[in-house]
Amino acid sequence: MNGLGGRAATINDVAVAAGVSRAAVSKVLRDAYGVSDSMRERVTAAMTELNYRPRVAARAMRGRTFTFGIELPDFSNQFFTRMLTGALQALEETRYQVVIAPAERGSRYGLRAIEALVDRQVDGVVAVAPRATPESLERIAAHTPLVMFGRHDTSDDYDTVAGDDVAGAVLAMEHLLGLGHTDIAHLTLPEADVDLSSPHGLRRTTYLSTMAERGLADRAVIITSDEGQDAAYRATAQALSDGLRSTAIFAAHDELAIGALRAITEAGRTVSVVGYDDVPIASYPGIGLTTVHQPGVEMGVRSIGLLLERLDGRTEAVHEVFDPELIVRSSAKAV
Amino acid sequence: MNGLGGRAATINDVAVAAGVSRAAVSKVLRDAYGVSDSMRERVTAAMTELNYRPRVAARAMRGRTFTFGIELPDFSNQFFTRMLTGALQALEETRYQVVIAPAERGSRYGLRAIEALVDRQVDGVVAVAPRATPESLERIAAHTPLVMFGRHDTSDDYDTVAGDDVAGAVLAMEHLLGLGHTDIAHLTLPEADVDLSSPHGLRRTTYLSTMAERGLADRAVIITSDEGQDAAYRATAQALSDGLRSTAIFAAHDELAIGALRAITEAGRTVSVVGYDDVPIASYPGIGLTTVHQPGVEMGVRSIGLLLERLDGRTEAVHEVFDPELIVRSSAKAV
DNA sequence: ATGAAAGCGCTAACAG
DNA sequence: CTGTTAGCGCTTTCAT
Repeated sequence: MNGLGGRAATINDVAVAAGVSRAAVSKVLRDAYGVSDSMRERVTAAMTELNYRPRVAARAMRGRTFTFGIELPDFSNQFFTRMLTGALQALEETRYQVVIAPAERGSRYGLRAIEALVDRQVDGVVAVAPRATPESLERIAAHTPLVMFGRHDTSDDYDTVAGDDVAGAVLAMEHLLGLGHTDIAHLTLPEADVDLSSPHGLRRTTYLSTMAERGLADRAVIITSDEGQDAAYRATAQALSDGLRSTAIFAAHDELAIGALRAITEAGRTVSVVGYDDVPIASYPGIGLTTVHQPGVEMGVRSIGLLLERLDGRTEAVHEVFDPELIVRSSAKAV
Repeated sequence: MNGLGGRAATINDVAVAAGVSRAAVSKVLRDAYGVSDSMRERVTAAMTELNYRPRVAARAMRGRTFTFGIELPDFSNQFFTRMLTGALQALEETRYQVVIAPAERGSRYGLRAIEALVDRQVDGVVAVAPRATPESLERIAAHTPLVMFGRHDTSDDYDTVAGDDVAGAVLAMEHLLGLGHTDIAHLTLPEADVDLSSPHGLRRTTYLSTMAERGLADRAVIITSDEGQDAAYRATAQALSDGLRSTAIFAAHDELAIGALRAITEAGRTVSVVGYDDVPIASYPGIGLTTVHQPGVEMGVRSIGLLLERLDGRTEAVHEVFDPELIVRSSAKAV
């Protein structure tokens, strides 16, 4: 195949084939200063000939890997997919590549996956891990630039990119209140009342305070569901059959909202629903979910931007907040 | 922090702190044969103390990285997400970790992303790349175990996991024919008539041959759409306004089917639709998509199984085919 | 402009 | 049971 006995070519093989030193090959590789055209030519030819590919691991031992890591908790949530689209887009013209690590479910809230990335010497990490402790994240940020997506804490060591969840929750609630609803329930995840500063925590708190402000505190009801459309369906169906009297539900995100809509439809009830995120399917006519849009793509672009700035020498932490926007569709109607 | 001047601890630091040799630490790390309890204890203590984490890159230079790579072309297609779920599940009890590489759009059909994974010394790769050439894949499989997901070629060098696309397309077509439809269109991607042995190619060919068998060859019409729900919506809306007379559409996958349904609804037409994959949203009542189910999770589990077998010494290629199943919902009705 | 050589952090014989 | 040592493939001074 290449006269190397089936083993992949190394920089040394290229050097020998081109009749130059390893250092010369390395320079061509990184197109560093000080290589003549003739040398570059011979080396490039040898590389093609031997089908040479530099090993990132070997390179990693000396310096940059030109790889960013992105940790994600949930691929079925299309909001994260949008963020990913933005991140990839921002990297298109750079020499950086991306690897994604999925958070193991039930593990320490994505921390293991972030560490897996760091162990692989990525040059920076964008992570979604609302439940990780600031300490554990700061330990990581001490060695590797870290952008936390969807966190509202303001560490000195890592940057954050988040939506304004208080403003978003207010948009959702005002819309329902404006429609005349007074019995509004909130459908959210179990973690929402543990991590008060997580997106879901803030949405929940804002829901409660808005209800209280309007003197509706005693009509507030929180429905708790596990992650996923199916779980939300079951939780809502259960609440409905348990005699839920709310005429509207503010769901903590669209997946949950869609599960709720399904339960409501099947129960033959009329309950207005507002979601959060504006995932693609929300606009489907058969669903028509009124929801709070978050600029996921832009947020992904900015996350990578923050990483690149860090690599460029910035040392002060930056905490970026993006504005949400209410998208009115058919799933929320006047009482 | 750890007395190392902010730099991360290495195996040497641990050795010094524990008063033993690097080799000893390495043995504890891999829990290899021949370490006394007292030594293990001291070393473990030093590791915790220094917050030591082995560098995968350094380890990669000698042997395994205990990392599998998964290359995916499209995160908005929930079928791939299901495959991913299966793959992660299969790895749960092993010491392997996973990194995912997204195919750059427009690039050489995912090949770049596969190579990025190989450059990072993963121990095996599962990839979705219907358009990559067998030669390019065999070049990779020569050095790294490779499982191609959704390919129907039978290379000697790489394994494959695929659904039986011919059987699936027959299921879809028989269903529509059984409902009395004779004017059936096929909505597919541009690549379907280039890569005849890709899933979409086979579905297309089977569509055409089934129409021909029934003497309906002159009623066959192929609607071409780019990837994604929106593109399918536009393509279908266009076809409809151009006077499409089909009473049914067999869509090459669910995303396309959902886009088509939307166009049909908005045009106020009655056209039956059958999709392919059975993504989660297909079962939503407002959509109720009749579709061909593929066992994505099991296929993901099997993909990883094949990789593990290879690492275990298997040298013969295996080509696994999974049976599809028709799921009848409301989107396809009798004429 | 080019090359020699040291070393990144780890593993795996091999000796003791 | 424990330590010494020789690399793995690459980058990076530092000479020439």
